[in-house]
Amino acid sequence: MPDAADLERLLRAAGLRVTRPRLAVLDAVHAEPHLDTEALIGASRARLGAVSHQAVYDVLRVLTDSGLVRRIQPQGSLARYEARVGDNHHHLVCRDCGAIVDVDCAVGEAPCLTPSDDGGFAVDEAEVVFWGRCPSCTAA
Amino acid sequence: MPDAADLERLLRAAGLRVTRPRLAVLDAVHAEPHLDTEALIGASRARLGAVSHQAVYDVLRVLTDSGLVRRIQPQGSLARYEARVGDNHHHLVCRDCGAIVDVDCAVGEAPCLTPSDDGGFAVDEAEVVFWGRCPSCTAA
DNA sequence: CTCCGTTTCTTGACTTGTTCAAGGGAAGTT
DNA sequence: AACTTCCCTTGAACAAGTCAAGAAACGGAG
Repeated sequence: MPDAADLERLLRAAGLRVTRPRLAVLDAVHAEPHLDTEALIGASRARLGAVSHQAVYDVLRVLTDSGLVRRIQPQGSLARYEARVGDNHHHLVCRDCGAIVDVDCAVGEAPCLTPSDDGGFAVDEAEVVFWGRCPSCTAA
Repeated sequence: MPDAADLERLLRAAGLRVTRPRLAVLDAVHAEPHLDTEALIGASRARLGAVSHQAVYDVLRVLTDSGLVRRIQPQGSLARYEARVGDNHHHLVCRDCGAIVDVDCAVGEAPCLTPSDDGGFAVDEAEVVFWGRCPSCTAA
């Protein structure tokens, strides 16, 4: 769990200005992965007192573009964000409750998998989503 | 390429009523894979003369639920539909132009891949999206 | 073949997540 | 400390998809 100084360093290293909304959003994404935008707006407000939703949207875009956070969006789910970035891990998604859990990639580096026939594409990433039912939904 | 009678058979086999909108949408999905909803509305109207967008949305939901078509939705793309179903193939997606191409699954049956640690999930499918650049975007 | 009940389609309004735009305010540079 | 640039606020707009009520069509029964 990085502290405020770490987060500030991350932003500067990415060539971004350090602002309170950016620190708050980045902190929230580190604190709890796989939150959707609305939850992140809430989490940012808990940290700052007030932020516009537009600011959070802007910050998330900037952070995503500069590679500080990763956006994921399984089918049927809203956009979600996580701070684990650059390790090409994958996700388990529950068909019932939508819960998302990280899975380490067996290989580690992207693309961890190569298509049987790449159709001439220059492939740089293999995104894998494992669909199933989480333990508590299986029980119910 | 199935003809009208084949499509009708598919619908009946799935326990669905045979209606003109359903035949038109199903035909369009077979004719050209990976179309989005708006394109399918257009393709259906080309076949029927007139259909409401709502009817197409309803038909797509019913066809998807009954397994006659598969819905895919890579990040940054609208919902798209394809008739290749039940063979657990995967997709190549171009980061620039959004082109989608099928890739056969090396294994064939779902889930073709199993997570390193399933976290207690009952996994039934591994969805794989290969991201990269298509030949013409690579050239440009 | 016709009638009837149920499903499906039409019409039109609405929701939701996200984006656009204009102006005031803060970050960081000199 | 002043200035320039970028960021945040406010409020409106947008687009894909959904909801709801009534009309039409499917297909089973007589």
